Amino acid sequence: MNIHVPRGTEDLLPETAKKWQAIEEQLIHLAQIYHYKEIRTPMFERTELFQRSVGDSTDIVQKEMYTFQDRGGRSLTLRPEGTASVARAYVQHKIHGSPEQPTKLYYMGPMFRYERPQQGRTRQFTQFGIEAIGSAHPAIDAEVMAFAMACYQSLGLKSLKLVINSLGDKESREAHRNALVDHFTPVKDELCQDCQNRLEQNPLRLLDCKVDRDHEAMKTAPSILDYLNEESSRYFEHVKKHLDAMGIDYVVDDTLVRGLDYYTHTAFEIMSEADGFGSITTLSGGGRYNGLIEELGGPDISGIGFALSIERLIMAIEAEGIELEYDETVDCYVIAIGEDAKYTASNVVYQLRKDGIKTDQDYLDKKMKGQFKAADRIGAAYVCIIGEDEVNQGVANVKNQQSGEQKTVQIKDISTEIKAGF
RNA sequence: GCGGUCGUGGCGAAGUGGUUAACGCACCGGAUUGUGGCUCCGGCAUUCGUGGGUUCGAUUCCCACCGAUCGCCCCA
Repeated sequence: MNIHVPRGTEDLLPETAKKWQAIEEQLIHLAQIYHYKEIRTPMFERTELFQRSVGDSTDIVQKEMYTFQDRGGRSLTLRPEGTASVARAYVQHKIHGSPEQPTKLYYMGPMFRYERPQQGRTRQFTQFGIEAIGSAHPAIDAEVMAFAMACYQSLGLKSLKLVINSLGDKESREAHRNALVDHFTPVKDELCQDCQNRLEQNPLRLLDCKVDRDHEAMKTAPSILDYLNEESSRYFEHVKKHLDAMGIDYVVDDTLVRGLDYYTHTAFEIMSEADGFGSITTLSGGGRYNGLIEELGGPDISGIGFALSIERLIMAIEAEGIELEYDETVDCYVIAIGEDAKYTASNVVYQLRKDGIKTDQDYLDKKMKGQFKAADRIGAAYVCIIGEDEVNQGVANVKNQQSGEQKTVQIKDISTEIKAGF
């Protein structure tokens, strides 16, 4: 039996990979414009890193992690998300001591979650994200959201929705949590099993429930926004004012609850409103994590970040019918007729490439017609024909495929002629 | 983890309990001995996801497994 890719993973064949290249290039370019620098961390970490940062009660930790023991008996986990690793690296290398603050980082790479695959959800997926660590200024919250939106807009996407919420600080969250428990406990028996568990473990997640969304208690549930203390409330207001100042549209959704425990204050998601999406419309998400660095043994330093899925970004691009531009043309295809010419062709191909000209030739012993077809297929701008006569005279026929014009030139001059163009 | 649908050449897609599994695209060869894109002619699945069962006989019926896909859950 043939071996296939593992469930939930995929090969990116050249036709698809070129899209990725174009997108990656654009995202990195954007990161430079916003002045974020790249960080690369390992693809697996000590398991407790995720338990402590992402949170034990989350779905990710409870049922989605790729955890294994290495030969030394250590428990390791393929990273399910990027923030924990970046925060760990920040603490480990004491980056808070760097004079350049806040620390603005971006990363890109595969993440792993053991889930049932469906459209827009695979077990290995790719995130591009940024983290701004060391500032608790609302302007940087707005910057991160502006950046997130720019990732899509710069690629031409339009059907986007930025949804924001505030989860408040620890005190506000605690107050809201108590209010939720008080609110839902009287009707506990009417809720779905998941929600009954959530009431115990993480009442905030009740608001996310799709099953009980029509329940009366859900509609009258206390909003986090009513429980923000003065400082949290003011912070949220300032974040919104910065967004307004940049002219960025957003909607406040007080039921937006993110799936990771470390979020405080600002939380946001970007959704696609394009047709052609299934049940999954979330393109990216992020938020502030003011206790995370300290939780991982660092100083009390706050941070904010976001991550997008490149797979979903591509879905959105396709849903909106956007054509990306690629440069995959070949400048010259060298055609050789006869065995002697083949040697000359090898030499010519090698020289052209040395001169920076994108060049290829036939390796299937095709006849001339077949070689011309191959040149057409790859869209070669020029074709260089070498036969017995040319070999004897030290020349080659260079032909412009578009115009049909053809010149006989000295072999050493081929590069110059092609670069000059005719 | 649960439920629905699906699985035929490189791709798309017919089809049937029985000696040679349509067709289209792509590809290869020729017509056209050193100049392509058009046209015409020809070639191209010891085999119908994998394994097992029913049967004289299965790609077609049954079961299991694998995979895909959509939805639930949840998220990027």
